[in-house]
Amino acid sequence: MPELPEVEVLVRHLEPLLRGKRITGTIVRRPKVIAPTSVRNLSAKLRRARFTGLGRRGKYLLFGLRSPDRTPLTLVGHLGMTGRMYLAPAEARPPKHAAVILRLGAASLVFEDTRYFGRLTLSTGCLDALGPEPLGPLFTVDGFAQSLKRSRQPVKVKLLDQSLVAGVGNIYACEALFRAGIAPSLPARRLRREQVKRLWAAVRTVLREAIECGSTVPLNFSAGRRGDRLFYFGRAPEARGSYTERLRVYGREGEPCVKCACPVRRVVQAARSTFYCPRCQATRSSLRRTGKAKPRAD
DNA sequence: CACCATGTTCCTTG
DNA sequence: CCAAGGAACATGGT
Repeated sequence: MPELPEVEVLVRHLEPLLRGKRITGTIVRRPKVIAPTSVRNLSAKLRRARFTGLGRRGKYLLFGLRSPDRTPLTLVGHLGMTGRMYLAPAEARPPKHAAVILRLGAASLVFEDTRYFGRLTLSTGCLDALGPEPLGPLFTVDGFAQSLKRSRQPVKVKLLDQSLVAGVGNIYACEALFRAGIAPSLPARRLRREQVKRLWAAVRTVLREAIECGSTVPLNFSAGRRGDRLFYFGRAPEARGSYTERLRVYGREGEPCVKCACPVRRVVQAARSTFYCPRCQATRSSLRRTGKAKPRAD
């Protein structure tokens, strides 16, 4: 469930549930996900600590805590590809892929992660290399332009670089480029100023809309398997305005583009699928090749 | 068996 | 130093 909007919605969901709660025990079932923190150190530091607040940085969850001696500490979470976090009754049987469980008296905070790519650790070093928050004041058109100018990499690949801007993943990178009408293969340094500005705005709009959607649709944060299409921002196929329906290009290979009806293409860049409309997101050279007029981006 | 998957990091090769 | 590609991590869905 892991790009910025999903994490943001999860943080907002968990914040009022956790604030003020005291950790009464820590159960680590997969030591890998707390690395480089040791099981012993995690248990010791978290013992009887209280949650003071929650935050987010890129795709990372930040759990603010205060230990009994009033020392503040931050627990950092990352959902990887398949991570979930939710509250469950303390007596509930842990799910098959429970990685870490924090006991909170009558409830437990469960960190479940099928593929175990996620993290829940006291080590905050992973935050150091992150670029600006796309929805914060430090993400500026000028700064964005400068970062892009220094790279020959395809712009789609650059958008996934968390040091350029934090929190954009594969889905929203595709969506932002589509919205801005920019070819994903275009080398980052080749974007014209006007395109940089459109992309900057598109990144923000796409993320804001997704957060809005995730905050509006009823979500089930705990259900995992079949029957739970709601977890991932409401995938109920029949639900209007649902998550997948809102995505304009991602996962739509072969389907008609929502703007021009031209079939959406899938290509692989940096080992990830990129979806785009070859007409709405044409490069200048492809326009020359096909002799088509450049369609207007919105 | 094949392929695909919302992420990050490391390694090799050029 | 940089870019690109691949693999690894580990599991499940189709």
